[in-house]
Amino acid sequence: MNVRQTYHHGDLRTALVAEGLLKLEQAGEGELSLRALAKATGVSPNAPYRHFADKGSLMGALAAEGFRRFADAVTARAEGAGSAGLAEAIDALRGQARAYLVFALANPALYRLMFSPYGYSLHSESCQFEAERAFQSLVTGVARAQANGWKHGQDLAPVVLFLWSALHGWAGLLSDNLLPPAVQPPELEAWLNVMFQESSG
Amino acid sequence: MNVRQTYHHGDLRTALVAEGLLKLEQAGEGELSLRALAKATGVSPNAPYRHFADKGSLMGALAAEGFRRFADAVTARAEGAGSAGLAEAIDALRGQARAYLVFALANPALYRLMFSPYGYSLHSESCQFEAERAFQSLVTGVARAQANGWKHGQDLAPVVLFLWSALHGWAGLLSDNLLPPAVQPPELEAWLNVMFQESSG
DNA sequence: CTCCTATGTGATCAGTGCTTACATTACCTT
DNA sequence: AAGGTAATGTAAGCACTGATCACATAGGAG
Repeated sequence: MNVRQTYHHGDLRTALVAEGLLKLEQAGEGELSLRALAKATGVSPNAPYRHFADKGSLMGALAAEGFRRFADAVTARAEGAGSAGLAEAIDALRGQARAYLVFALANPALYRLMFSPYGYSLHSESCQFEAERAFQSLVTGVARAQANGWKHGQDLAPVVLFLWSALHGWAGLLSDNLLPPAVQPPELEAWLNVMFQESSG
Repeated sequence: MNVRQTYHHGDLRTALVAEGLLKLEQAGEGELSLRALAKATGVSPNAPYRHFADKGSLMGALAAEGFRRFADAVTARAEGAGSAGLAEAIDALRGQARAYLVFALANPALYRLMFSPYGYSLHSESCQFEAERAFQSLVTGVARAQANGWKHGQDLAPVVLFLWSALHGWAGLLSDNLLPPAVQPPELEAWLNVMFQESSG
């Protein structure tokens, strides 16, 4: 919203992305408009078109930045783990799952943008790359846990995708406020227990 | 798109909902427009406003119909099951899960509409009622399985919500085409196995 | 038959993404 | 340093959207 003296902005592209990430989470939720974004960066309604082919392309850039942070968050948790044993492997995996959900719930609008027809599928191979990175991190985590006996005897792929489904679903249900009003959402750890705790307790 | 002779339509409200459900799945995906819907039912651009307060209200009606069918599908599977034993209880629950996913993948756009800020949270307590019905059906299914030893020793609520998360997440990942291109989605039954098959195989 | 009200129409508004034509200026070559 | 060119910004305007207003029609209660 800052007024600018020079005719040229200087670094409009980054300004748009920054402002976009900001506006995304605060306020609206209700669709981020290109014009509003332009006005917020103090520039004419269609200046953005000099830096992005269309709105989807801008959204793709936002999503790409989201995926970058997301992949960082999920991957960071996986680093430390050696291949010590079942408990350690599951702890590491559980840490990744926790990081996933914490990220999603801390940035609900961004997360929604990332996992929408925008961002991922269509535009920006940067999205694809970072998403792949996060995904592979999960794969390694699951593989290690499985090598230590967890969910033994099942194919790797279904287990990974099941875990991912659960995370993605829970993130969506919570951040989109989809639970029936009467239902009290369980604690994160209680929810994780269902995934990682062996059946009889 | 049928041309109408009479000034009054007759039953515009139902026609709009019917046409809406149709148009939702076919073609676009890209946001169903009120005006297009009006034109499709052969009526002036804002005739719909005589029957719905705003667009969200119409979407809410579509979602409500969706939830009705959805709840039917999920509930139907639960009926037959007596309280015979673990295997039967899990089979029944697994049937419900299967019905959930089959519905979601058969009506991706409708499912997306149902679980979006439209429909559920905001408008139409009919949505809430039907959603609650489906949810309760899951609760009973899980409770029965748990009474027979499945996921024994864990609180009911987290288990139900975990199951729901997994279903919701998988439905979303598949119907929104969110899997990395390289990843081959597993068969439905293989995916279900991760949820319902005890660990060592 | 008469009127009232439910329903449908037409005109218009503000807001959106996007395109085409034009203005300004940063920078690279000479 | 001068000049030309491409990058960047502006202005006007298109087609579309949801929404509101005043008005037209007609179906049914009295």
